Amino acid sequence: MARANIKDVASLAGVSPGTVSRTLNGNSYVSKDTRAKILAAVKELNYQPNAAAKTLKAGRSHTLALVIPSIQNPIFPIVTQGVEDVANMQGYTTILCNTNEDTNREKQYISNLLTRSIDGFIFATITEKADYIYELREKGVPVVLVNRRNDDEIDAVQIDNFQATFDATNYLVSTGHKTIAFAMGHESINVYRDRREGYLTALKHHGIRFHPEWIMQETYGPESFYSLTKSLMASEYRPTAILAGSDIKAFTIMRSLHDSGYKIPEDVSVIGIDNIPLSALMEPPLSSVSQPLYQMGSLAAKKLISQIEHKEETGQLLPPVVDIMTTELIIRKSTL
Amino acid sequence: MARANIKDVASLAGVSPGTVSRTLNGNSYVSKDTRAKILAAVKELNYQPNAAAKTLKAGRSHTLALVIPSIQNPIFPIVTQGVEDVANMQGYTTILCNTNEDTNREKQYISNLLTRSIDGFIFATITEKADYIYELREKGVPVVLVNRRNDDEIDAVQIDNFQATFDATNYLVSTGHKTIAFAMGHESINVYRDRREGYLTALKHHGIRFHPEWIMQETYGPESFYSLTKSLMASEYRPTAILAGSDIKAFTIMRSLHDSGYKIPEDVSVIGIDNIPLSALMEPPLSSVSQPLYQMGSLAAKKLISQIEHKEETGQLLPPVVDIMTTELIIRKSTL
DNA sequence: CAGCTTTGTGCAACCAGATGTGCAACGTTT
DNA sequence: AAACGTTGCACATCTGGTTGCACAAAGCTG
Repeated sequence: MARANIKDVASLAGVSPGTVSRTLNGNSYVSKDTRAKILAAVKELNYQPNAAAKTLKAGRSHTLALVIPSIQNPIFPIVTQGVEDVANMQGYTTILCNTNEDTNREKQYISNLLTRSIDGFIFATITEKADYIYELREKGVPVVLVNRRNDDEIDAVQIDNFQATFDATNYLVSTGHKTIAFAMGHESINVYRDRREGYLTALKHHGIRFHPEWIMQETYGPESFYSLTKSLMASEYRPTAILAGSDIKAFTIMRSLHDSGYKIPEDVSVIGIDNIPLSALMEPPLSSVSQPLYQMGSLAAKKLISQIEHKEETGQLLPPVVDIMTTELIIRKSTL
Repeated sequence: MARANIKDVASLAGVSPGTVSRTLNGNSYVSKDTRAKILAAVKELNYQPNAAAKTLKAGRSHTLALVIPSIQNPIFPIVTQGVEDVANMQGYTTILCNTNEDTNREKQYISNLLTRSIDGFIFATITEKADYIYELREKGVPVVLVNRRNDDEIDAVQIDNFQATFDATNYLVSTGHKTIAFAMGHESINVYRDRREGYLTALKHHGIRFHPEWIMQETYGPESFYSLTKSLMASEYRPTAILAGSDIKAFTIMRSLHDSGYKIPEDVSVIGIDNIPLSALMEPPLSSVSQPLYQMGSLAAKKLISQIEHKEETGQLLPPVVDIMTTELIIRKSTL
């Protein structure tokens, strides 16, 4: 049995399709009797309006796109959950787009999704300089960024990455460390540049002379820190503490330290950023700067939906607002 | 500027909309000249056909649904990646649905997605007894299951869960263990029942007398193994090895053992199932039975798409096939 | 009770494509 | 040159729902 359509409902209720539509969407006068007949017919036929037809007519799909670099990086499932929970509650469906940090793939997704009358985008990707995202916003498409610099021209939710590493470095210095290394992600990603800046500024603030060798620069992926850590520890710049640009980097660094026979935290303290759930399960449990990932996702979704609905009513976007969430230093057992 | 539609292209090229459609879909005669003019107009207007209109007319959306219990369980992002990669390559978009193991939410998703003319479903969820999934298949909707028992009535991709724990238990016995505990997930999930069966059968096979106390039964979530492990280790049934029903459970168990002062593997060996990437980073690196999660996702997507396209051509589904993938015992340092 | 507003419903146009039908122009055969 | 088949395109219809307009019936006011 094929799905019932609005005409089936109309003829069963003995009215016209237009009246059925008005009844279900409730924006016009319908008598109590007719309404009851129609609702009965809807129930009997288990009628549910065809989304494609609605989308075609309305030019919007009640669908959001969440664009992330990789679902396999454990921070994104948490953000995703935050987005989805809010979206579902408000009657929106979320399409998840994995770009694998590939700009072309990101562009393809955008173009494909526009084709689907998508209502708005959340970009949690991190590549720099994306003119096409600004163009989207300028074309009037609702857009929210997560953890991505944007010069206040686009709605965004982010943490103060500078403050996060500034705090972590301060903590390490306050517990007596004077040689502190930093595990840096790709230079092209502003999140990591800000985090490096916080680290450098905190060192300077304490009058600690910085050695460029203290910065371990990721090359082909988080695994690159395995050998970077080995070399650094074997060099004359061997630090007593390592600040990792993310928890995942910290995990690899810890693995490397264990394999080289160093004790954490006795020989080296390690601290991460993100505070993903697994960090508490590591041996030793990882100290970390917590990011409210779920809240960032849910706030991003709320902001996006309010843009969408404001645009629906007025045809205009609201002026962009950047929200900065606070981080918190969580001290476990990987730091001394 | 609003998006160009087929009429804009047609009038720019000086032909009718029908001819534009035929040119782009290529199933009828179009002269070389007209074709060239149309393609030029398409390019100039950056025309891309409206997906909603296509879906409405065709009754299908080139969209797949991937239904999973939780995106925060690290095995699912890997499966998801496998599904997405194949889907994208074949021109399909994937909608990810998180049920949080809630049957009602699963039903809601299904009903909502049918409304969107979804082409097919992949269920990687684990709840037992879902009549509505069988009904879907019977209604002619393409469905593929991942890791879910189904009596061969529906296409499926799974591993031999019995064999996985049978092998792991055998390995533990072969290295001298005689008291082996098992960390069991929810009784309602057939995956875990099969895993328990493999464990029990291997014990029997080696003539080891089983004590029911050896089974740690998850209550409110993976964290429940923290105290379960503590109690078990303090009891008279203290095992020399623990087989965890999943890597995540193993992580919590290791955390608990460390906190109680036990050495892994000297005091207790621990082995997991799944072999997620993080297992290699644990201290000690976790031995585990590997599941080809990415391949399971990609195979599921391939199977689903071939069902979809076969149905498109013939109006019928192909008879269901259940594929069993092989597991592999990966020995690292958490076992002695 | 005439004239007005309020309420209630149907009709038809519209969203953006896909596709069957029909007709015209052309080339080929007899 | 008439008869015929092929090619190329326009027109109209269809997908399923929304919505402006017309119109009618009812309720209200003067």
